Amino acid sequence: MKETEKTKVDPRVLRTRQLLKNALVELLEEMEPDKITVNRIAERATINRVTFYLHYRDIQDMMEKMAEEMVVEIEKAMTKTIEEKKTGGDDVILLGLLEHVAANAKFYKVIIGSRGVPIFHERLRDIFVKKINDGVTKQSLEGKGIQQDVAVWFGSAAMLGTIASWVRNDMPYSPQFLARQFALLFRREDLYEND
Amino acid sequence: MKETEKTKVDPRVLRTRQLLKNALVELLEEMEPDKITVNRIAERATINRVTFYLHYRDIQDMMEKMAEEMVVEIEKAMTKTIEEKKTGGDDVILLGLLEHVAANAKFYKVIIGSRGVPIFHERLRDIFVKKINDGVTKQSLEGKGIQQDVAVWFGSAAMLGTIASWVRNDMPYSPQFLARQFALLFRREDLYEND
DNA sequence: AGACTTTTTTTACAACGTGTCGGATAATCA
DNA sequence: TGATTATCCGACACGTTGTAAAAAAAGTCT
Repeated sequence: MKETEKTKVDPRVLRTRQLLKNALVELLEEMEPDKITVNRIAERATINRVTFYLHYRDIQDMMEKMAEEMVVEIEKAMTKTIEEKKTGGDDVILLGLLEHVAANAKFYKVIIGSRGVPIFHERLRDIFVKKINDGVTKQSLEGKGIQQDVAVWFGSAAMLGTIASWVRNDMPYSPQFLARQFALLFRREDLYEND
Repeated sequence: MKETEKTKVDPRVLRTRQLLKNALVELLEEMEPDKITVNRIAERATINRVTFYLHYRDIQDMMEKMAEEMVVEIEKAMTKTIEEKKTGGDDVILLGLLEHVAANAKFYKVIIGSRGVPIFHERLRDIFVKKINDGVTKQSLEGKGIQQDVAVWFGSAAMLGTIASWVRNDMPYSPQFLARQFALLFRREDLYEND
C-alpha cells in the first residue's frame, strides 16, 4: 500500500517527510553520520523536532524507510528500461540502473559514495545478489571449479562497489559507457550464461 | 613511532587499551553501532569512563586508530606469506590475507561482516586498490576496451565484498579454497598480467 | 461557507550521553 | 624508596533523546 497510490495522503505529511528527507541528505553532505541529530534534521527542515517523531521512531528508522523507498525506485528503474529498450543485451538492466543513479546523483553520492551509510549498502547488495543469482547458471561455473555462492558474492560486490566508486568520483563516465564496461568485465566471468 | 617498538610503554596503558578494544568488539557483536556509547564501552571494559578520554578523543577516534592498526596487521600478513611460501602463484598474497582474516574472525566479522563499520571498509578498500593497481597492467586491458580505473574499482570491490560475505557467512570455505576461487575469478578478468 | 478531522506546533519534562575539571588513589619506574 | 605516571572518583554544564498534553494551523467534507 504505497502512499503514492490511491490512498490519498494529507499533503502536509508529504511535505513534512520530503523536507525531512532533503534535510538528512543535506546534512550527510556536510558532516559525518554520527554528528547528525534529530535536532539538526528538524532545524534544517524547518520542522518542529516533535513532528519528526510523528513520522519516524528515530534516525535509524528514518534511514531504513528511505532505503526501502530506494529499493522500490531502483527495481522500477531496472524493469522500466527493459521494456523501453529492447536491445536484448545483458547490459540493459544495468543501463537503467545507472541512469537512475545518475539522475539522483546527489542522493547516491552521500549514501553510498562518500563513506556511505551501511543500511543502504545492505539493501543494494541484496538487490544485486538477487539479480545475479537469477542470471548465473550452474553450467557456466561447474567444470571451471567456481563455486556458485562465491561467484554471486564476487559479482554483487563488484557491481555495488564499482557503482559506489563511480559516484564517489563524480561519475567521470556516462551510464552507457559504464554499462558497457560492466558487460566486458562480466562477460569474462561466466556470471551470465549468454555469450 | 609505533608503541610496539623500542619506546617502552607503560603496561597499564597497554592493558587499558586492550580492554577497551575488546569491549568495543564485544558490543559490536551485541548491538548496532549507534547504540554503542563511551559509557557502555568503559563499563564493559571495567575501566572508568574518564580513562577512555585519556586514550581516545571519542568513539570515532578510537575506531580510526583501530583501523590503522588493522592496516598494519594486514600488510604484515600479506608480505609475510610472500616470503614464507614462495610458490610464485598470483594467489599467494590473498592466501596470507585470508589466513589472517580467518585467524581474527571474531574481529573481522563485526567490522566488515555484519552490517560493518564504514571506516574499516574504507581502509580495506584503500589497501586493495593499491594492491590491484600494482598488479594490473595497461597492456592486459587495452584492446579489450576496459578502462584501468574501472577495472581497479571492480576488482577491489569484488575482493573486499567477497571477503566480507565470506566472514559474514562464518567462513564456509577454507582460506586455501577461497584463494583458489579468487585466482579463478580474477584470471578470467585480465586484472593480472600473468596467465 | 461552515463544521469536522488531522497534522503541526508549543512548552515542558526526565533520563541519558558527552567532554572536561581537580584532586585522590594506585601502579610503575629508576 | 621516592618520584612519576596512569587510573579512579565525584561533579559539573551542556546537548540529545523520547514523550506528554494542549493549543494552533491546515486540510477535508458536505
